[in-house]
Parts: sequence; C-alpha cells; structure tokens
Amino acid sequence: MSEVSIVAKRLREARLRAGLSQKQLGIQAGIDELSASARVNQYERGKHMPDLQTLTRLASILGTPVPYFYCEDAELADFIARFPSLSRAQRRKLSRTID
Amino acid sequence: MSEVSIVAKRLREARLRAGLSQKQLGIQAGIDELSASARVNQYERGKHMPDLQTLTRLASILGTPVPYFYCEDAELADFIARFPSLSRAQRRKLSRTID
DNA sequence: ACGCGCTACTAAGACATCCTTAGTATGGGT
DNA sequence: ACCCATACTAAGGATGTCTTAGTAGCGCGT
Repeated sequence: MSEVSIVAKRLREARLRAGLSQKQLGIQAGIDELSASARVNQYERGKHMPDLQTLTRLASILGTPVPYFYCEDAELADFIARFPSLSRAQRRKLSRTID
Repeated sequence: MSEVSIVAKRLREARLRAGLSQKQLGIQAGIDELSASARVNQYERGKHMPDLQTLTRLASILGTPVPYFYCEDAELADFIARFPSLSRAQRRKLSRTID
C-alpha cells in the first residue's frame, strides 16, 4: 500500500521545489540544528507526524498554506498552493464561480 | 489569546452543521462508544489533537475534506468545503481563473 | 420533586507517539 | 585519501494521546 501519509509526500514535494535540504528546512523552521535533519527526515519518510506548530513553521518557510499538506486531491492541492498569490479580482471571480 | 487550534474550531463548526452530538460523531467515525464522547470533546476543546486517520474518518462523516480543518483563512476554508460538490465545468472554469 | 436519559465536559493513569542523540552510508569536490 | 554535506535510522527519554470513570447541567415524563 501507500505506506506514507499524504503529509509526508507533500512535504517532500514542497521542500524539493524550494531547493532546500532536510536539515536546512528544519533549521529555518526553528528546529534545533542537532535534530533538524533527523526530524524532517522522519516526517518525509512517514515515520512520524509533525505537530501543528511545527508544520505551520515548515509551511511558512516553504511558502505553502498548511491545508496543502493534507490534500489528497491533486487538483484541489494545486489550487490551495496558488490561493495565497491570487488577486482580489481573481478571488471575487472564484466566489461567483462556485455560488 | 486564541488558545484552541484551528482544527478544534473547524471540527466543532462542522459537527454542529451536521447536527450531531460529540458522542454520535465519534461513534459514527469508528471510535469505541466508551471513549467517543471524551475524545471528540478533547479535540473540540483543544486538549488533544486527533491523529490523521481519526481526523480522516471524522471528515468523512461530516462530509468535509480533511484540509478544511487546517484552514485559517475563512475564504479558502469555504472554498475547500464546497470543492467536492463542484461540477467538472466549474472546476475547469476555476483552473482558467487562477492561471 | 424525582428519576431518567442525553449532553458537554474533565482528571489521571495507561498507553502510544514523537524528539533527541548518536551513529551509518553514500556521493561530490579537492 | 580526506572532508563535508546529505539522507537516513535505532533506541530510549520526553511528551503527547486515549481510556476509564466520573461530575454537572438541562429537558422531559410521571
């Protein structure tokens, strides 16, 4: 089976897009440099899950909304990732589309 | 301060919308009936966080995507909640809007 | 008023999971 | 060969969750 959670997969995706090592990402997210590498690796391999505070910091460094990491649906995930950079006009258009 | 996590708030929101008690929701999500009430209450009060498997089951009963529970932004949360019921045509229109 | 059922909620120990530490393995650069 | 960065892992101590058992409040039927 898939074995690793969606969070693990999306975290790795986003880190690689950002061009950071596991250790670099962890340190920038405020994790102690002695454990940053191990922890981020455990997250990406699906060994452990980050708590919400940690994931929020990782998300901030990676420039991605937190909900993105929990999204199985590729289409919705892509949308969530782009949402922060949408203009007001685009958001209004979205509201009209879904109503 | 806010004190409780966004997950706690969104879970309560969604449960009340569905018209279920904490115990009912927990049992329907597969939690043992002896602990269903306590656990869901602890989630909603922000005392504890549900693991991903539990939250996925709760989300399924509540008819809401998992990412919804992690969304701080009200506009994006509303959008995520509606996403599952969008038509193919509406989704195509969305893709065009954000590109 | 009383009992009954349902609701929300909580403390505390049993239990599960994560975090830290220490380390291995591999590959690139000099 | 050596050094350094990177990815990765085992194991135990640290920290969190789950179960159990219970309280308190409210509405309703008798």
